[in-house]
This record gives sequence, C-alpha cells and structure tokens, in this order.
Amino acid sequence: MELSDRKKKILKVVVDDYIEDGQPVSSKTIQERHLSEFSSATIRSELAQLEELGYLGQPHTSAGRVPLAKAYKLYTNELMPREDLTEEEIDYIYSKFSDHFPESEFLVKSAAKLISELTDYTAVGFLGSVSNDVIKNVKLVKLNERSILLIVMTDVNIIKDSIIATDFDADDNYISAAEQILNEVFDEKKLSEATDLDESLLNDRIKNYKLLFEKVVKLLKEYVKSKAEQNLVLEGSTNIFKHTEFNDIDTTKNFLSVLDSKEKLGSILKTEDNNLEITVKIGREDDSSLADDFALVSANYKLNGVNVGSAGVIGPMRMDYNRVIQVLNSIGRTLNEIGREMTEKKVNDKDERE
Amino acid sequence: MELSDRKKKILKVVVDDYIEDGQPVSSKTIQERHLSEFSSATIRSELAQLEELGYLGQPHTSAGRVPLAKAYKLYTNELMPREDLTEEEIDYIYSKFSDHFPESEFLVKSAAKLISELTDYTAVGFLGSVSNDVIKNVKLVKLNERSILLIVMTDVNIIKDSIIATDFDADDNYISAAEQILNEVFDEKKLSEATDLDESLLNDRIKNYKLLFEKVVKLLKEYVKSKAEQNLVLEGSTNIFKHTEFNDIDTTKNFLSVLDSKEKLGSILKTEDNNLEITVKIGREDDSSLADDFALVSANYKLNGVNVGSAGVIGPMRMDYNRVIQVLNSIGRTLNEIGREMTEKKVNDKDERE
DNA sequence: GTTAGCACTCTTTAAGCCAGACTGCTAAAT
DNA sequence: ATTTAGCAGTCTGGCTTAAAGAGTGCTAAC
Repeated sequence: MELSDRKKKILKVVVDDYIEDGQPVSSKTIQERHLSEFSSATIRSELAQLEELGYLGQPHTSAGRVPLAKAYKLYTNELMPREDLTEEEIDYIYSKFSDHFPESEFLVKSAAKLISELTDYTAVGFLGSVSNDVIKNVKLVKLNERSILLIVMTDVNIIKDSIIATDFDADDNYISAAEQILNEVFDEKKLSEATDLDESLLNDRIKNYKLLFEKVVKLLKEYVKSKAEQNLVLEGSTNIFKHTEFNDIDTTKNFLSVLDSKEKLGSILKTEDNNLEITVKIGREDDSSLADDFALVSANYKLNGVNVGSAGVIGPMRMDYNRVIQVLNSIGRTLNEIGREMTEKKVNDKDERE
Repeated sequence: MELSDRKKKILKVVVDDYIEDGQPVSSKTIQERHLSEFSSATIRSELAQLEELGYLGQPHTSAGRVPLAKAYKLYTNELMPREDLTEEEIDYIYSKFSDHFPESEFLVKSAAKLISELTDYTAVGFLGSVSNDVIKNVKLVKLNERSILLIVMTDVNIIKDSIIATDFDADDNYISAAEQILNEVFDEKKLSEATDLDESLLNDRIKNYKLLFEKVVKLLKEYVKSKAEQNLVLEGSTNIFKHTEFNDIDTTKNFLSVLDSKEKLGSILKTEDNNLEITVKIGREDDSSLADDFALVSANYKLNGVNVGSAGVIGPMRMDYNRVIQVLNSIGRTLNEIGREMTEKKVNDKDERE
C-alpha cells in the first residue's frame, strides 16, 4: 500500500528531525517546525497510523516517535534529500586517487580512509579475493647475496612484498633466465591457477629452477592467503564518539564487538549483490547478521571494469544517509573518471605510434 | 627516605590487589588475604602513613586505599614480581619475526601487533625517522610502458612502493644505465642527503637523466615525508573494553582522544631517552603531556644496532606492568637473537668462501 | 476531516533514608 | 613503644517517594 503524500511528508520530517538531534520527535515539534498548516492533533493521528504500519515506534507511551528500520528504508529510497558535495570536496576526493598507480588494495584502503574522513563515521573497506587476479608480468630483483624480490603484476595489483630467500648467490644470468621461465609459466594465469600448478607439468627446462619455482608458488600462496585473511580495513573507529548514541556504554561495546569480529563483518559485506552500486542494510535485515541498531551503507568499487572490493560506512541506524550516500557516489564517480582518463591516454598513445 | 620493609610489603600488596580487581583495597582485605600476622588496625596506621607520603590515595574518607602514580613507580622499579612468559609465548614471538626480511617498518608494526595481542592492551608503535637511513642499493624495474618501480635498499629498510611515471617507453638500456648512475650518486648517502642533492652538482653524464633523477628525488622526499607523517601505528584500540576502567564513558572518550591526537602521542614517544631500554611513564609526569590517569610503557627497538623506533602499551594507570614489561623484554631479546643469528650466518658464508 | 481540550501514562530529577563498608582515634594490652 | 580491640564517624549506593514535565490518545465539537 502506497502512503498518502501527507504521511510521507510527515514521515520525512520525523526522520530528518530524528537524524538531526536523536530525540524522539513529538507531534508538536513537527507542527511548529515544519507543518504549521495542520494542528498537532491531526499529526498525532497520522503518527498513530504510521506506527500501526510499522514505520515508527515509541520508546514509551508518553514519548515522541522514533523511526524504525522500515522508515529508514523508505527514506533512503525516495524521501531523502540529495544534496551534492561541494566542489572542494569533490576535488579533494579526486586528488586522493589521481596520480597513483591503480592497485585494488590501495583503492579500497584509500576509499575507506576518505569515507571516514568525509563522513565522520567509522568506515569499512572490504578487499575482494585476489585469487582471480590475472598475472601479467613477473619480475625478479636481486636485493643482496641471499635475497630476491619477487614482483608480480596482475591486472589490478602489483605484488611487491614477497622476498625469496636463497641459499646461494644468484647471478644475473640465473635471475633473468628464471624470470623468463616464470613469465612463460604464469603469463595470463589467474593467481588461483598459479598456486595450484603441479610441478610435474613443468617441462625439462623449468626443472632446473624447481626450487625457485616452488618458493615462488609458496609466496604466491601466502600472498593470496594473507589477503584473504586481512581483507577488511577499518578506518576511524574512534569517530563513533562523535555521535550521541555512543554515550551509552553498552551500545558502544556492542558496536565495537561487531567491528572486532572481522569474520562477521566480512560476511556481511561479502554477501552483497555485485551488481548493486550502493547497498543499504538497516537493522537486522533478512539474512544479514548485522546487529539490531546498526546500519551499513556500502558501495562496490571497480578497477579496469573488475569488482575489486567495497567500502562504506558502518554506524548507528540513525545516520546521515544523505551525506554518506553522496560521499560513496562521489568516490565511485571519481574512480570511473580516472579509469576513463587512463584508457583514453592509452588510446592516444597508440594513435601517436601509428 | 627509604620505606621500611613492612611498608613496602603493604604497598606491594595494595598495588597487586588493586591491579587485580580495580577496587580500593581495605585494611581488612590486606590482613585477611596477605598479612595475617598483623591486625587490621596496625595496617591501617601504616596505610595512613603511606598516604601521608604520597603513595596512596582515597576516593573518599570511608573507602579503601588506591595506589597513586608514586606507588606505581616504586612498584615497577623494585616491588613488582617478575614472572617470565611461557616457552610457548616466547616461541610464538620468535615465529613472528624469524623468516622475515628485516625492515624497520615491519618490525615496529609487528611488535605493536604482538604486544596488543599478548597483553590485551592497546599498543602503539612509533617509527623513527627514516631520514638517517643509509642508501645501499638502488634498483629500477620496468613495470609497463609508462611505469618504473623504484626500489631503494637502505641499511634498515627497503623502499618498494614508489612508482615513477614516465612519458616515454624506457628501454632496457636506459633503465640499466639510469640504475647505475643512481647508484653512483646515491650510494652510502643518507636519505636526508639524497633528497637535498643539488642537481647542479651532477656531472655531465647524469645530465641526460636529469628528469628521471628529479623524479627519484621527489619520490624519496615523499617517502621520507609520508613516513614522518604516518610514524604511529595503533593496534588493538578496542582492547580497552577488556578493562573495567573503560566502563566509564568519560574515561573512555578521554583515552580515545589521546589516541586520536597522533601528534601528542608521537611527541610523548619521541622524547624518550634513546639509551633506555624500557621507559615507564605513569600519569602526568614532569614534561610529558600524557593525561592524568594513563600510563605508557614502551621499549626502543634496534635493527643492525640502529634504533629504528619504539613500541609499547598505552593504557590505564592500573595495568599489569609485570606482564607488559615481560612482553616488551621478550620481544627485544628475540630481535637481538635474530640479529645475531643473521650476523653469524653472514660470517659463516664468508668463511665458506675463503 | 480537523481541532481543542483534557485525562492519563511514563520519564526524570530530587530528596530522604537506611544499610554497609572503612577509616581514624582512643584506651587498653603486650 | 608497638600493637590491638572497639567504637564513633563518614561516605557510598540502593531504594522509595514525590513532584514536575512531556506527550499521547480519546472525545466531543467544529
């Protein structure tokens, strides 16, 4: 059943007002501040109906009304105002991403950081699995007599933290030969395929580099594993104290325990529909194991057209959805723009060469 | 004035007891649980004297005694029990550091993580300035047509996150020539010297690589700057809720605001005596701007004999100093041991070659 | 359909009271 | 000269009661 326009208007006022100062809103406030064309009694009867319909609740009989999850959902879907960010803010977002080599991890972390900074809420970033990354290039760099740095470029990442310890002093010939072989074997393979490679499949030439090969596979496995384990970033956990709901110690502990149980948080983010640009989860919703009073607003972000992860805000159900959604959107738009710029550049280069 | 043995004994009991359950301790508890050889009245008069001397305080007239900063100081200096970590815990610490290429940043971060894990407190890591790092080797790795990865090994770090964007496709000759020149110019220079290099000093050969050279200097500057800005790591901020003092929302906010003001925290850690192995700062002490009810216990850590940073615990004044200090010590010992192992290895290798 | 008026409910704050926990002091005991 | 038992005095914390305030729901009139 569609709500009447007046009901929607009243509902919007309630949510707006409640988001602003966190107090149950009374029929009188609504009338005085926003809808002087009706008496408080009229509004009261409308409120009673909205409560009946499951949009509003009352902390106790003689208190004002408080929006319930159902109200927030309608609010975010159609009632909410859409105020864009300022030019400066958009430029600021741009400056954080431009000029940086595109890597999924950097992207997700920076997005989370930016979100927490621009919204004053706690931000979460979720890094998608790297096991589908496609290997484009492998490099070996000799660091010293016993260490070789392994660099693996994939379509969306550069692995550059893996160091191979050797027990002999590899010379330049060895390194470049090994590098070439690794490229032959791994080129265009997904990381998951690379780590599953059976050495028996290797040809004779590779056999000479068996030990090195095994070490590389081991390092890649560790890389995939470590990224799968540390796939969540939290930014601005202490921001919560900027919001009055966290004056209550129990709510706070509750919230922080959600943040702490990374598995849980991960599963909430992971189950998101990959096609949806922005997901809003409010309260204990269907399957999601999000605790009762909290909400999660997140967006999927892409690199080269591939979903690399998501980032968003986790906070009290009463949050500034408008602001949060605008920030998430702006970041998404910025990334698209930068992606487009880069592709254009490549095309231009190609033209020049021809 | 030196305290009598009995006073010390009583003081130790008070601190032990208070650390354990956070309640003011009464003369009766002391007598019943620890010192049945004296009556509670005797203990009461001793307590009164200890209060007079500034070791103890009373929340209110009819409450038990609570240790003050002065008591904690004496306690950590001489009264405290010294119970070592278990074998397993020491092995666990070892496993976190062995097998990893020694880098100061990794070291400080891992130390902080370990500390928070093993103590259940919030850990801070402070990364010393990298500007005194001595450049040992510079590598250039071509990533694609427009990007070169810059790798700089110093005595205690490997810079491997800097990417040079070029506007032409550098070929292998260019790269290796540039690499050689960069090594010639930068070898054995400190980072601070390298970033201050005046290009007019460069000889003709280098002039051809002027642009690249400038980009490298710029990247190194950014590196030094970014490490100076992000020189603090926090681990386990949510651990605070494992401790009862943080059931009070004001204490909690207060504490978190200290954590948030990174400059402040940094200055507290920075001013530490570099020769001191372990520093204990309790309450508002002399110069330090640490807030009233908190304490900071930290240790300096070294790599190749050079101080690279410090890590420790920040928490309520009432904390398990014994545990914390043992953990910091064990980490320090482990790092020494690993350092020694590596030096020995190198010596062995040399022997073999000779 | 809207509104004014009023009874009713629930919260919040303050005050008062009592039991419980300790201390500090005094006078006696060792 | 210490040490101790005993007791008066002080402060907290929990409970109860009272009163004021904020809002609602309902009813009867517009």
